[in-house]
Amino acid sequence: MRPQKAEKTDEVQGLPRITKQRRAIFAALQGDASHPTAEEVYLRVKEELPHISLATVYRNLKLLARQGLIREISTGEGPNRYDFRTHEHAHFQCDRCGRILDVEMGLPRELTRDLERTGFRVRSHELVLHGLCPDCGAASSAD
Amino acid sequence: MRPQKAEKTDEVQGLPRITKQRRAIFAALQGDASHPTAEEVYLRVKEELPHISLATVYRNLKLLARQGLIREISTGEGPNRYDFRTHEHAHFQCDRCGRILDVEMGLPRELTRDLERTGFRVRSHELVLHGLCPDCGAASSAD
DNA sequence: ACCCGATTTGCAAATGCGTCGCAGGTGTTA
DNA sequence: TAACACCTGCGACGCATTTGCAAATCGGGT
Repeated sequence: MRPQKAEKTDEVQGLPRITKQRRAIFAALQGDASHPTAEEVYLRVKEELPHISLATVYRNLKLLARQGLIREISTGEGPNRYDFRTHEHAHFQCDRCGRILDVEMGLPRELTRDLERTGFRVRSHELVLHGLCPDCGAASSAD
Repeated sequence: MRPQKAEKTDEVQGLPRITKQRRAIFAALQGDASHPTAEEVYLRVKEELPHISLATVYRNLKLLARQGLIREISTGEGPNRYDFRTHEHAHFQCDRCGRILDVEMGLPRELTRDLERTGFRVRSHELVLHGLCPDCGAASSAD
């Protein structure tokens, strides 16, 4: 059986392969709650695969995100970040320390339902909150 | 009475002036619900001030946003966009036509209240929804 | 109206982040 | 193992935005 070919008129590329780079990048993300940037993932993976290219890291992070295996976060401030947790949740970026923290917060159904009633089709959403995280909020009070 | 000087240890710059460029940029945004990019604002303002620089447009859009006179939107896809409406509302970006539409949707109080109860201080949030807008949703059904 | 100093502008160069083209390497199926 | 599509590493490129700097401008005080 031949590998599945692109059949749609769309530019669908064939099935992704499991290369050692792709595996290493995915593995580097597992369990890492720090929401690393591509650059940070690159540095980490480099320890295992010293010859890996930054472009490869970018390509694979994008690909893994398209596959839904990881999540891509754009905060509108600095480079994109990546999250191994793919379930619905929001992100909180601290104004002071810049860290991004996961926030278990789903968008109320009724909000999107209202939208869909007016003809929209909601596929996904991205919610980023800004302010002070517990650590920095406390430090700031002390000032 | 002397003009107010920067007194804080922080790098606070003096009071913003009302230059014709700044006024024109702000004016260009008023009533424009299309969420233009800096480039688009630049082209529009250029008609009135042919010698204006793109850098000036960038600088002023950032400044106006810091002043809270306009809102900066980063969709994580392409350049930043600007919105003359500063009240709390979300944005919907259409997967097909790329347009950004305003969505009158506020984040439920209880969600942020829960967060603040765990030590966070929420200053603002940015909510971007993705999917198909009414126009494109209909077109897509026809395919 | 004129001064004066801080802010702003225009310009070009620089930066940051990410993508692309290509030649050679590698995973996967037959 | 052959074949071929997918992938990789590399450097060059692209877009969006920022920055350095000298000249222009704003706006309060005189």
